[in-house]
Amino acid sequence: MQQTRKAGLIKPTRSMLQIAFIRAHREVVIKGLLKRNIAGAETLVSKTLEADEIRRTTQATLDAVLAESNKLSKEIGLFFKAGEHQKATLLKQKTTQLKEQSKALTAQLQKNATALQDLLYQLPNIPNQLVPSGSTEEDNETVFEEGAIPDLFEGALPHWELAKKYDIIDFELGNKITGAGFPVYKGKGARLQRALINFFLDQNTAAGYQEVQVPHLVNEASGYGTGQLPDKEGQMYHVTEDNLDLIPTAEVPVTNLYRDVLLKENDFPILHTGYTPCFRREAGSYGAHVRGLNRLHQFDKVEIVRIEHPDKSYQALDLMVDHVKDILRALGLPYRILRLCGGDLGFTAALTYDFEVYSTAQSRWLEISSVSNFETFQANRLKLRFKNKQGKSELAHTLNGSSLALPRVLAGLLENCQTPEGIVIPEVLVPYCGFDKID
RNA sequence: GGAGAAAUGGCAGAGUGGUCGAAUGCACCGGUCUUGAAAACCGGCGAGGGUCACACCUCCGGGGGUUCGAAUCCCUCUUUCUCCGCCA
Repeated sequence: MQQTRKAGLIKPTRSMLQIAFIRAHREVVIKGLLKRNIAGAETLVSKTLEADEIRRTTQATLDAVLAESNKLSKEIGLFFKAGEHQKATLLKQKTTQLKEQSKALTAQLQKNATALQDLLYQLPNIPNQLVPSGSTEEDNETVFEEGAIPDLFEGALPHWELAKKYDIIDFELGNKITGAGFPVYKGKGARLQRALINFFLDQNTAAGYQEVQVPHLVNEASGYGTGQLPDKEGQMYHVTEDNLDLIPTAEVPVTNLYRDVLLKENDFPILHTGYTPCFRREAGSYGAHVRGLNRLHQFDKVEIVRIEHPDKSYQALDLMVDHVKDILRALGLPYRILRLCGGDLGFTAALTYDFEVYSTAQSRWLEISSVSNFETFQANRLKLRFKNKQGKSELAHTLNGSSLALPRVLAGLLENCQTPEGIVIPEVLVPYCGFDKID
């Protein structure tokens, strides 16, 4: 079995998916898109480069007109000062013409630039070389596995049955007040939920992540900054009255803290953790696998976010993976780590490790964390840069990971820790819960 | 929600129609001095596009307008502050 360590040795690609990068590395981009099984990758890149060419040509033409116009304006000023009004008036007529030209060109440039931007927004991140090729989750690579899968007693139940049996989660009540996918946690269920949030936050803080509390609604600029827009348009709950979206993950508000920011090199690394509820419409995903806590419209998650120097981002990714491992170890849950293949990799990520906990009663793996390096993909949209040693501004790297997503951890806990006498709370959580058993 | 004020480089803060992409201070980078550091002094230092490199173009909260010419005048939007109202 391969170790996840390997990522730290990878050389990151700089300036990913800025137009200049595509111009200089056309083939790399096409190859990357193909790894994601994107149909018509070559055409898409060609079209983008074409749009770029057109934009630059228009820009150059406009610049020349403006330069001429600026020159004349200066001369007019001088003539006026010298009292030579006739000469000035003569030149004025000339500038009128130029003005019309520049107006038309500006409009054209605007169109060209928008066309280019629309194309650029369609391009996902280029996968890191470690990303295995493949199209479905079957092709994900298992890189690590740890923890014994417990032998459950005869009559062990899936978590939704346990939730009912001990009256700790009420799905019907949630249906009544909101709808499917909005459970109500009760009694020890609510307390356990709160205990987990605090435990995760404490673990993250101890590892150096500064805690932040952020808004749960974000504006459009933030959605574009981290790449949820336009890619995940229909997946977020949209508040039309104020043109805001409910966050699908804390990644959005926390990373956007650094939108339009110019850092200094010694500001790195920046580490944040935050707890938020997450809202996802999950349009189109129904069926047997969404039962109970497996897939919800609202769920709680504690997130970790890092802003890193490009040279350090893959070491940072390793650190995040190790950190999540530690937490799962402390909880005593059996888990495995997958390296996502090209087809399963998110739009914005260059490399992603998914953590899955084994749900014994359901006999299946549940995704509970996703840790990714976005390299410069988000930074490019966020305009998150730093001044490098040469005094030039350069895009930073952003990373994030769940540490951890609550519902499936809870599902795993309930199922794996059940005994005929009740659910035994992992030792590390007892101080947070104030009880050691749910019965 | 009503009234008023404001928005300028990493930060602070000048600048009210032409030589302003923008004084000054701080921060930052380089140098002199010093055993080293601090202080002092000298020099450099906004961002983006474009170019082999220059040239050149754009940007003073966003958008639009007036003008030959706008950081500066007008309209509009957003945000912030102060006062009033409402309120967890």
